[in-house]
This record gives sequence, structure tokens and C-alpha cells, in this order.
Amino acid sequence: MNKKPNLKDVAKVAGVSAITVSRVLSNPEKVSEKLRTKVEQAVHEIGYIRNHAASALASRRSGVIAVIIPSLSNIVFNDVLQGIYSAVKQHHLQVVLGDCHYSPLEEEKLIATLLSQSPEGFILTGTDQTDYARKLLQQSGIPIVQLMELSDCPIDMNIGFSHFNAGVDITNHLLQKGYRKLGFLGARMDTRTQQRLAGFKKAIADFKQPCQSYVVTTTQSSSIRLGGQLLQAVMAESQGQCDAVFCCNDDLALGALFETKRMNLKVPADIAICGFNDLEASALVEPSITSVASPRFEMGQQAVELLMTAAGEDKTHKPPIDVGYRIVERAST
Amino acid sequence: MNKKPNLKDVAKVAGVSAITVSRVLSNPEKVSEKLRTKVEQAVHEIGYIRNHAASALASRRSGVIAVIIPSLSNIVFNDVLQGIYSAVKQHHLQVVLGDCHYSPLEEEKLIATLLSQSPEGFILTGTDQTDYARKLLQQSGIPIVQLMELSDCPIDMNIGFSHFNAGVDITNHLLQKGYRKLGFLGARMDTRTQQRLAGFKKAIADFKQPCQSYVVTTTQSSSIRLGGQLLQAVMAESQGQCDAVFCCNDDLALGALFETKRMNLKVPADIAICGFNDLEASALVEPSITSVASPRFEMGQQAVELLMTAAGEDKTHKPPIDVGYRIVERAST
DNA sequence: ATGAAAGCGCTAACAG
DNA sequence: CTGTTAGCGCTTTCAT
Repeated sequence: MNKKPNLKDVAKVAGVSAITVSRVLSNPEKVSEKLRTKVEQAVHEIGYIRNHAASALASRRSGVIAVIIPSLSNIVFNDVLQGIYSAVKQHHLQVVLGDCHYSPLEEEKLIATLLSQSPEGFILTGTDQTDYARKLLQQSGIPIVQLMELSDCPIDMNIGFSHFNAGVDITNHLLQKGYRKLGFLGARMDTRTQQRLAGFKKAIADFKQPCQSYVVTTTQSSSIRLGGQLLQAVMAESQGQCDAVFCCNDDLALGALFETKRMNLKVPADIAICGFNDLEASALVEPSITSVASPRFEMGQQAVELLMTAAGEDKTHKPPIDVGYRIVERAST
Repeated sequence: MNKKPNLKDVAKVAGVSAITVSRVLSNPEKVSEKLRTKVEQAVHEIGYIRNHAASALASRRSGVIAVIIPSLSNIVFNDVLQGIYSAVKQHHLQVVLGDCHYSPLEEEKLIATLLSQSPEGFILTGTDQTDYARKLLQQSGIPIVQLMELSDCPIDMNIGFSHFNAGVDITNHLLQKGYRKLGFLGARMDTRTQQRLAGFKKAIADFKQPCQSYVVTTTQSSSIRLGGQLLQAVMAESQGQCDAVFCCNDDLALGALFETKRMNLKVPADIAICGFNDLEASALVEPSITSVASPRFEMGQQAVELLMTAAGEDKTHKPPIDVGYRIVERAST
């Protein structure tokens, strides 16, 4: 195996200097058409591929952005990722991705690792970073976006929506529909889920008429199966009184719905169900499930755009961007 | 903003030479405990992060592996990715990930881009690469794994299972259950889906008794909603005769199942449904859906292990690894 | 166990 | 428009 061709090899074949080849690759318009064609042929002929490490070192531009999500298996972050990848393609950037498994400590390590790639921007999920992580991020001097939720003290830029308000609204929706014995089914209990729960409690506390609430949570990760188990649990705790459940996401809601069939409960007559995130399945099951929709793909895209526009500028702290949410009312409530 | 600290800065603070700091970071055991502690403190104090580009350039080891999947939105590849990420963590590697949207041409471009990172290994999905892509890959000299399906002429290493055989088996399962008017619902129609369809046709052709088949396919991407539409289509084409459908994946199968409720068809009495991939929902809907399971997470892990063990060795072409599949029989058939 | 010198492959800055 | 020179920050190699 011959070693990989480098710029000089291409230059030799094309009969030009190395820097000209470099220009053809980065700024083709700065090279005469004649030389450019010669170089392009040479590149293709010997299958030259530019050495990113050398290029990044010399130019101080890595062409990379770093992204950390809490979970690869949660389809919610998938939507965000797709938005990120679609935007990144326009800008000819690469993504280096980390999955921190909802752990701030893992996230801290990942941040250090990913920063070593000299990313030109950093996208984080949520606002729950360790102090040392914040220090590293800050001192890196690159633009940073925190995604998904709104923060009072963002590291840099912030785009998301209020999970607390969404929790309030969806709970009020149930109360307005006449349900009075409300259950909350929560899994994982990350910060966003906690905010949804806080919204649930707030709505109940503020409600002018007597009503009952039952909160069942677990730190296990969400799954459809778990939704069924939590429904069992809330029915046990409420001695069968619970007449509506707010599930902290649609996986749980689907599981709860499937479980009602086994328990011979009618939805929404015996019990109402609502979820969160508005997954495709929620609209298509029978009965369809009320949920909370948010523009995840667009959030991902916009995060990249924010990074790119912020790249040169001074750090004028922009205010958080609230992308909002929408309650999608369906047959289950 | 002061510029980022480099090795020399750390060295100065710790009162040692740059190379010693480098050793502490890469081969701590080669440095005396006294100096090591000093250096570690200095690193933490000034928040030093090693410049990956420089490190990669000097050492000729990028610590990166490249991965291309056909779709970020398909949960199937998510499982594989999780396997990859979990294995990669053990080896202290970074992943650069590309989504080629099922397009060999996009894949070719991605391969060129990702190769510029000098990855130490490359994981590809499927066997449908362009000639130029294969050339680039081959000449890069790095170990390569093709995932998901088995290939007659792999570029290098290969791990997957036979989608053709799985298609044959699941079709025979339906035939054995007494169904004789079989429909195939296919979306996307990538190479693996086509192999499943080929298996379906083979099983029908080989069956000793009279039976009927209806094939409905589209190049649209899969979704639950589409499953409902395709079920409508196959019922129209078969004039209501179709008594079993093999859906090329579980999304379609779920959509088909939900549609049967709207059409007032009983499953499996009026019509049997089976899917592919064995998603969690398939086990939990009512009735539960027969599907084909495969060890996706493990495939991802094993792909990384293969790359790592192959790293040093000569290219002794290993035979493809068949991870097999399993038909999970459930209530829907 | 530690250090000095050289150079990885590329591009910025300057020169022509 | 094209080329020359220097150096990005690190690790390799060789010396002590």
C-alpha cells in the first residue's frame, strides 16, 4: 500500500505548486480556469482527499460543530438531530455527536472530548451542565446553543419552549374537560419532565374547584411498556378513582392507552389520556391521543443557523428564543 | 479573550517540557508520579484541552471512526448507532456520522468528506456503493465494515443477515397458518426491502398449493400512516380477497393494523399482519404483531470491534458474519 | 524518566 | 493569478 497522496503529489501531477492545489480546493474562483481544470483532474485521478487535521491546524477552522443529546434512543432528539444535519449540510460542516445518557457528568466528559476537536460551535440539550463544563465551554470562546428548554441564565444562546407552561396548559385542558381526579405519569424525570410536573401541580393548585391529583414517577427510562405499568400504579394509588392521566411523553401515553384495553377501561369515557411530543403514532391509534407538539426539526436547524451567524460577532447576549408549543386536542380527552 | 492554552502553556505552569505534558495525556505510566500530578493539576487549572487536529496530524491517528447510515429518522438505525456508540466509548474513539438518505450518490460524497477526517475505520450500511466510492474506500487502506445485509463481494468486512431468507421464512409462516391470498406491502424499496420482497415471491413460487399474491409498493418513505394507505391499496387490488399481509417493516404493519380497525376487519381472523424489525410497539398493540427480530445493537457493537481488531492486521479477507434473525410469532398471525 | 529537535500536511501572509 | 516561506500544536525519534 502506497501511502496516501498529499497536496504535493497532486501538485506534481498537475504541474503546479501545492498552494495552488489548496486554492482549487478551498477558493476555486481565485485560480485560473486552465490550472483549475488541470488540478481537478489530478485530484480525481489519484483520488486525493485533503487531510482534515492538517487543514484544520493550519487554518484554525475545523469545520466541525459539536452536539450533545441526552439519548440516542429517544425519537424526540432524532427530530432535532435531523434538523441539525440538514442545516449543517448547507454550511459544509461536520457534526461530532455525543450521547450523554441524561448524565451531567458524562456530559462534562463529552464536552471536554468534543472541545478537543476545536468545534466552531456547540449545541447542548437542556440547561443542566456542571460548573466545570460551563467553565470549559465559556473559555472556549465559541458560540453555544442550549436547546429544548428556556433558561434564565443561558451559557450563550438559547432556543426552546417552556415545559412548565405546557404542563400547566395541558392540565387545564383536562380540568376544563371536566376531569377532576388527575394522574401524572412520569419517567426518567429529567429537568424537562420535572418542569412539566411542576406545571401540572401549579394548574391543580390554582384551580378554583375541588380536585384530586396522583403523581406516579420513576427514574427508569420511558418506554411503551412502562406506560402500562405506570397506569396500573396510578389506578392502584387512586383506588380506581383516577379519571385522567397526563403522561410526560407519548411513549408512556401509548402504553397507558394499550393498557386501558386490557383493563377494560373506555377512553375517554372512563379515563382520559394525554401525552407529550406528538409522535406520529399518537395521531393514528384508536382513540387518537391528545398531545403537545413542538417544532423540533426547526429547533435543530435554527440552532445551527444561530451558531453560524454568531460565529464572527461579539458575544452580545441574545435573548432566549421561544419557539412555543401547541396542544393538539384529540379523541382521548 | 486570551487564545486557547496549548501544551507549552501547561508545560510552563507545571515547570516541565511540552513533551512531558504530552506523555501525561497519552501515556501517563511513562511519567514519574511527581511530575504527573503537577502536570495534571496544571491541566485542570488552566482548563487545557488538547488540540485534536495537531495531535492527529503528528501522530497519524485521528481517533475517529466514520459511520454512514441511510436515515436518521428510521429507528432501526438508531439501535445500530447505539451499539456503535457504546463500543466506541470503550475504545476512546469519536464517531463522525453521515446520513445519506438512502442515496448512493449522497453516500459517495459523504464518504469523500468523511475520509478527509482520516478515520481509523469506516462503517457503512448495506452494499449499494458507487464504484468511485469503493475505489476511495479501498485506497484509503482502513478497515471497513458493511452492515445489515450480507454481501457476495464485500469491500472488506461484512456483518448482517439474509433479508431474502427472512422474507422466505415469514411468508412460509403465513402459508403454514393457512393463509393463501398474501399481500406484500413495501415502502422505500431499498435493497434490503427488495430482498425481503424477493423472498416473499420465492416462497410463493415454491409453495405446492395454489395461492395468490398481491404486491403493493411505493418509493415513499415508510410511516405508520403509509401502512394504512397501503393496506387500503392491497385490499382494493385484491378486491377484498387478501387475507394476510407481509409488511416490509413494523411501521407499515402498525399502520395496517390501525387501519383494519377503521375497516372493521378482525385480525387475525379476517386478515393476518406481520411486520419486520420487531419494534417495541409491535409487542404491545392489540393484537400483538408477528415480526422479524435481529440483533441490531449487537451488530453495531460488533462492527466497531471488528474494525479495532482489524486495525493492525493484514487484510486477510474475513468471511461475512451472519448474525441471523428470529421470527417472533404473535397474535396477529 | 525526561528533554531537544524535527516534521506531520496544510494554509496564512506576503511577494512577485 | 501564482509561488515562497513560515508555522499551526502536537508527537516522533533520538539523545541523555
